[in-house]
Amino acid sequence: MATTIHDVAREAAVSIATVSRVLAGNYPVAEKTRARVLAAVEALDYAANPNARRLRGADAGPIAVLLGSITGPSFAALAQGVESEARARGRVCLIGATGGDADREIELVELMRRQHASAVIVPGGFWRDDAHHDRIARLAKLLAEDGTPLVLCGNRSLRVNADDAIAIRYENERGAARIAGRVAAAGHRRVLLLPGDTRGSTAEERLRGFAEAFAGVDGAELIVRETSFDREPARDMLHAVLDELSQGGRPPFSAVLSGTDQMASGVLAALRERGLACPADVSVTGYDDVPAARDLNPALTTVRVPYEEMGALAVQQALDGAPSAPTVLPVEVVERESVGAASR
Amino acid sequence: MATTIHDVAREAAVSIATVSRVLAGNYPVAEKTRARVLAAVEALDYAANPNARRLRGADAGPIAVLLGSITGPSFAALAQGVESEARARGRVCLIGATGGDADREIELVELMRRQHASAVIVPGGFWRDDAHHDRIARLAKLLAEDGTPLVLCGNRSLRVNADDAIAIRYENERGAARIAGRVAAAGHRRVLLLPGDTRGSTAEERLRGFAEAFAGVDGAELIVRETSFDREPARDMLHAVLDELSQGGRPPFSAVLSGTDQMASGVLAALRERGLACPADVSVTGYDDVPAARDLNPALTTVRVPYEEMGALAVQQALDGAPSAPTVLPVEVVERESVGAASR
DNA sequence: TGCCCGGTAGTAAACCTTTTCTGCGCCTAC
DNA sequence: GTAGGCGCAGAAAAGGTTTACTACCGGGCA
Repeated sequence: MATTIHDVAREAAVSIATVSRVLAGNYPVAEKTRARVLAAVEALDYAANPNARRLRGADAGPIAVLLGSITGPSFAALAQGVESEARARGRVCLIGATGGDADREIELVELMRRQHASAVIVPGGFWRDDAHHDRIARLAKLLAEDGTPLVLCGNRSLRVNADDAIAIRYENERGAARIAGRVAAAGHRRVLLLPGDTRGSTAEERLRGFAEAFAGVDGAELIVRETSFDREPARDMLHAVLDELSQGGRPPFSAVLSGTDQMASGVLAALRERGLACPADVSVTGYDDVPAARDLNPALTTVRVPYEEMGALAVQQALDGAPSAPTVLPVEVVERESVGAASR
Repeated sequence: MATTIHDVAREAAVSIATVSRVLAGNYPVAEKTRARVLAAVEALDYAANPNARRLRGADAGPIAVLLGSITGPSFAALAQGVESEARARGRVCLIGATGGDADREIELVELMRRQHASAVIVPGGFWRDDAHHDRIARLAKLLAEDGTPLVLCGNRSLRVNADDAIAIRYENERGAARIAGRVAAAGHRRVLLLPGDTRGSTAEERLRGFAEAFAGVDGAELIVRETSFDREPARDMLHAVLDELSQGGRPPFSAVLSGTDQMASGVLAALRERGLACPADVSVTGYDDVPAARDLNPALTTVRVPYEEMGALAVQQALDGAPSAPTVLPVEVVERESVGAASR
């Protein structure tokens, strides 16, 4: 059904080699012949079969990004960065979604390997699960053997052999420490820490950063609760903590530090549902600085992670080579309106 | 470098045909041989080259989605639907981003054609630009000739031959009319319409719906301004209208109907910057019901478009066949807090 | 006049699979 | 004892491209 190079060759009354050469433009072809071939291509709407082309080893494989979820705003930003950088280089970008499932992630890496991707980019922290980690490390090795760069964005790289993968990180713990520092400086002592899912390194490090900032402060009382990274679980957890620990109707904390902007929006929602004002009654912070953070009520104080830059950098390093020391991107707290002074 | 089926065959001391058959499992192979082959595959980490496989016509091409922008929350939801449905069917899903550029969109459809995608899904309205439309129609025909289903989500299908593409729509105009109707019912007469970019059918239809709802109401004064679909342009436009048309410091409208939730958040921001309260001073509506709409300040009254369902449906119809009449999905207004009664 | 060379075009191999067809050995049934 | 059948494995073709090699043609030069 599909027209092949043979059809074009017949139409133009030349050999298939000539057609290929006209299209590639890397070999002298007489002007008259070239014109004839081009006309035939046009007439037949010929498009070269990329499978055959790649089989022959001619052109480059796609750049793959593996996302937990397409709708997750932070990783979407990263994918955006990958996409635009890939496009700038004339490469195709393949996006796959794992649905947050570790096994599915492995499966997709396998798939990309089979697709002969010219780079595989996977964002996110690593999971504490050893079995999972071993498989990732093994896949990293396989990819390395195929000569396919694997770039790990986030902080999972810590446990993969440096020769097998390119690491790009951001100052995850430091960002957490910085924003927690602001909250401490605002006078807050009783604070609820909602780092997210600490089975993963992302939340674990953020928690560490939070705790670290409060380590030196007198009278700090930290409550730590674990949830997933999503809005609803955070909202539910806030209600639960309020139910459980409130004394005389007063919340047991004056600030809540969330591991994610989405969690923060859940926290804000719960606060509203309880009639608690932010930041007057309780201050709230997020992490990531997704676009929606700015429009929250009140506008969210959070830490900006340069996801899009990270994505672009990932493809640059994958294609052009990476420095021997892992790159670590700076992080920045953006102050908006959700943090106020602790009431006495 | 990469291991081929020949390597496995050698390792297992069988022919390549046998290896292929063991892997495919569609032909009797002696248990002993099978075990030997499997061991060899394991030992060599063999993964079949998908190009060679597809060249032979063996397995199915990816399902492609073309997005304006990965970070656009509504289309991301659609992509999510496509992805999960594709996954449920064991298919790979390819996501490409056009960056909103019409030419780039054409280019990507071409690319997908070359990739022998087993379906191409493109969301969004059509553009008034005839040249662009002609090319889309032509590509639809090409894809149809290749036997690749093209599914158009949104309302662009209106101008493409029904045999060449599958159309999935939603009640775009009706949703706009419904939400505008609520605003009218709340007593608003002087309203600002910000439909988005009306060079495209999406905004055009929404505008029509808005206008229609006010067609019968006495004393309606509609101001229509055109912007892109993004937050900032909407915010800027609101400031501009306020600057231009305010009388005695009072805004020239008591409600603004936006073509998009993102635009609505820009509107809300501008209102805040002007010290105007929503909904007390001016009511605001959005369109799409993206996840962030709920967390806006105030929570946004908007119309829910079933994007995710639409994505899933798109792959179902592409793969299983579509009904002769285009499917049109229902739309629903979700009332939250951004619409109040008009002040007298 | 004969040779060589530059400019083009064609031939065929190679890329890696899947699958059809062929073939081999052995068992069964007559 | 032999023919036919069955269970399994191998040989080879096909699929569409790119490219190294070969070949042809005409002109310039010896």
